[in-house]
Amino acid sequence: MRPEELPEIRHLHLFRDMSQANFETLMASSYAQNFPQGLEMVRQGDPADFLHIVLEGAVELFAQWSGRECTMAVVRPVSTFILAACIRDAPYLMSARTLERTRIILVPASDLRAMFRRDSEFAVSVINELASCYRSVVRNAKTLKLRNSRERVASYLLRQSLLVGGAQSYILPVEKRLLASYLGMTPENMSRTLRTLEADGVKMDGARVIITDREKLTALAIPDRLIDGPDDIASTNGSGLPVAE
Amino acid sequence: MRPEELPEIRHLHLFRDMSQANFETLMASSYAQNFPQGLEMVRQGDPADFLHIVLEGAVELFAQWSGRECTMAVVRPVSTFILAACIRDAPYLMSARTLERTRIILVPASDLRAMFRRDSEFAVSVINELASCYRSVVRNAKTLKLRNSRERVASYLLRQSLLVGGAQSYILPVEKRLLASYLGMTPENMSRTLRTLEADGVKMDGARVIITDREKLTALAIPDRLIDGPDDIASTNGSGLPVAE
DNA sequence: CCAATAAGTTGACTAATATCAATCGAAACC
DNA sequence: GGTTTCGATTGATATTAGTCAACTTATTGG
Repeated sequence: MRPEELPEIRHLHLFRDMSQANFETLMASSYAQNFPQGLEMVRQGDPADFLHIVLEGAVELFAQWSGRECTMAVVRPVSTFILAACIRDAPYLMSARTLERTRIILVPASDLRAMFRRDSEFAVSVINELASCYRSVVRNAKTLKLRNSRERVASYLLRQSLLVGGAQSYILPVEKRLLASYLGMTPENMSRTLRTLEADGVKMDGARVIITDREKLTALAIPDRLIDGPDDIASTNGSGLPVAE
Repeated sequence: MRPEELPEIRHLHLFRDMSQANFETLMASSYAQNFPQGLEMVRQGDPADFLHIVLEGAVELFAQWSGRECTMAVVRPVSTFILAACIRDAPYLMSARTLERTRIILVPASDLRAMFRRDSEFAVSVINELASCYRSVVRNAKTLKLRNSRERVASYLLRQSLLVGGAQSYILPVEKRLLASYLGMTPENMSRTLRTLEADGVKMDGARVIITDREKLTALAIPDRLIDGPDDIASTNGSGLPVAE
């Protein structure tokens, strides 16, 4: 692991509040690994041996069943994933593959578990992280059950615009096929939906989103802070897509 | 609070491992409340002031958006709900209403937060509880995105049978309309689906489920331990329905 | 630079699911 | 005990979303 990377990790909410000594201990037993694009680095069902920290690149978390698969999240630097499985010492519920060349820090799950028993500041951080992740997935489930695909797309596009500071135009942070899968629809349906949304205040130009009538879009999306945030904490680990720009 | 109720609460994973003194402190600041049937005791968006513990009765957790609503979980004794909101000191993401006359213990969220900072055993319990809840919702999201409604019903019915010890027949633990909403479908669709499932190994007789051909049903449901469990821990708080019987 | 590959789009069609309305039946309440 | 209420069911229909296939447009890699 490169020395200049440690501060970046230390900066994460999860590691921010623990003692420096304990942080160093944890990092000492961790190691970095570089993966090429398109590599399935975690397979669902495998024992959760490592907490993963993405330093560079991008990772797709996805789930599979009976030959089908769906995107659950896309993780970009600097953030962690599959914390809960590590803590429960249980099999991963999701698979992970790199979307680009990606650099990962692997923190042994056993050291992690030992650490929050020793360092109560760290324990509090883990609690906060898990509670945030939990709420994040609940928001997700709410969107899936309460909104139809058209509304999900509309609210996603609107929310992104707000996350980028209310920009009138921005670039999608992920490929449309991933966005479609994340929102629980087929690429074809997504494509058609985007076309029909032109009548409701958003227009696409390739991967660029252009909000042409924010009021109209808002009327359709009906943003709700209990679904779309703003979330408590920056961490939306485990159930979101990265922010645009 | 009745003295005979304390052991029941103490028995929960969340409170099992903390010191007796700390447990008593926490309970001393808590109080019991009885609610009639059909009362909305928690409204989504309200500040999370109390961890709720169900001692008797049944509580539906549901979410609302734009005039629609859906069931997120049904909580039966003895278990807790809305832990994550209390920890984050954030607004509830779900509403709660009683399905029957219900007795609840209210634990002040601030005391809870203070306690896991003081009692590191309790902190570890909270970590485990949250990690379990998180995984539970992830399983839920997977089912919603990977299975169609027919498959969701089939796997639900099969899983229940296993939870009741592989029984060939059992009574649904919740009303069909709640089950439908929990599984993300309309009551009408559920009703029709149940009828067509007669060709696939399950038959209904009112609220009674009769498995007529387990193999056939299994072939349709394709149970998967990474979706249907068995879960790590008994606790499926925050994202499940109660077990039959 | 051009082929090869993959993403995105479009059309035609099918399947799944929701909606609306009517009815049935069982449980709850005078 | 009868009435009222609410859940469950059924039919008819509308809407939504998925599938398959063809094609276009980007991207990637020699």
